[in-house]
Amino acid sequence: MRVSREKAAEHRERIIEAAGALFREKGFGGIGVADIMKAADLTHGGFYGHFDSKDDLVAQACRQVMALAAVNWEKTVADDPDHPYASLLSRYLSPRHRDEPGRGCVFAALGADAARSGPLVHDAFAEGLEPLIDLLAKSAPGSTKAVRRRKGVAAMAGLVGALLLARAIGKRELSDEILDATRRELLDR
Amino acid sequence: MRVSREKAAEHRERIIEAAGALFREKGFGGIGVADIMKAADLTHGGFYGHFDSKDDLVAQACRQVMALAAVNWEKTVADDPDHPYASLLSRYLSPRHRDEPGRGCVFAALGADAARSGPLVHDAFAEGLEPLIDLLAKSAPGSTKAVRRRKGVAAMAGLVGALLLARAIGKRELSDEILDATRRELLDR
DNA sequence: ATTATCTATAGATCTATAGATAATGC
DNA sequence: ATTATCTATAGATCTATAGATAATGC
Repeated sequence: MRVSREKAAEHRERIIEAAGALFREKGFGGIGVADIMKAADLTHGGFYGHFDSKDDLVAQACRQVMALAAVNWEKTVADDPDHPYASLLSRYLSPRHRDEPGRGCVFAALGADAARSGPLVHDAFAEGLEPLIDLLAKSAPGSTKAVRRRKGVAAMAGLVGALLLARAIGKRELSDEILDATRRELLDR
Repeated sequence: MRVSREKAAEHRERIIEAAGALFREKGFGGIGVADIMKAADLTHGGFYGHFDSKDDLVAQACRQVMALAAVNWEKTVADDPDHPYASLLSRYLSPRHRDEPGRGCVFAALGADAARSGPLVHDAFAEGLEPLIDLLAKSAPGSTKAVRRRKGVAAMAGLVGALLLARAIGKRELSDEILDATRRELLDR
């Protein structure tokens, strides 16, 4: 039953990967350790060889998802050097992003769960948020750095709020309107 | 042990009241029926005489909280007829609102939980969201109705996202900055 | 010999229900 | 007689651990 150290490390990654998606889909409390392990093709009991507790996994899975988000946002900026801000907004506020929470923004999916968590998760979210705001601020229009910073922070809030609301009300006309109106308002500034 | 019909109706209100606060503080799954009943000074078993299920209470408690929110927003507008938009933004984006989720906006506190719920909750959230957007749209600056509508929708997203992020990262400088930057950006448009 | 994983389970908690109790309201 | 509430509990689920198993790595 024992596997090599290399395989064990790979298993650990698989657990974090599965947790990253399942937490975003169902919330921290909406999915159990047993189901996460099943999604990673392992048995329940093996979990505690990899992590101290479920909370330990929560923090690590969130950190991993946020690090990947920063890389993807940077790619989006690099792929469209003439309109990086518009690209970031359009990508984030797409119906596809709304409809795939398990692969999407961790702040919209788990921000409220994080608010109810301890300082370990607060720290992870704060450290994961900064680079995204920085990228928005760098690509936002504005004459001074302070103005761009303010626009970047407010844009991040607008993005997360629009996605959250669009998801909370289910599939209906207003959901698309929220995405479109927010994108246009953030661009038109 | 039995009480009058009047008292029973009052008990029902007390349950909804307690649930409205506890759900916002701890999430739909973070608080149990027994604890809600204890907060309402009743015993666990009596719950199912008042509600079909926990989900039934979830939908009803959210509807009640949202109806009260619409009334409060209207009061805010009526209390400051010269700057209703600024008043709505300042009130929502205050540190006090951030620090009291159990008495605050249900969309920021439970939007993600709602997204993971069924159509009953989706409908409640959609119906509760419309009047708030309408109030923002009515008080937002803008030359045409369509522009004000767009501003109202985007402002709602900005408000909810800012509060969510400010809470998710815990007490730190960035939390206040998110509230301030979002307020200033929404006003300066 | 060490250790990654598995099986099995303890202990806590949660929703929902069954049956008893006692005050209301016809 | 009806019914709002209470006590008690069934049945499911969840986190975490104990002990067994078997392959790795010294």
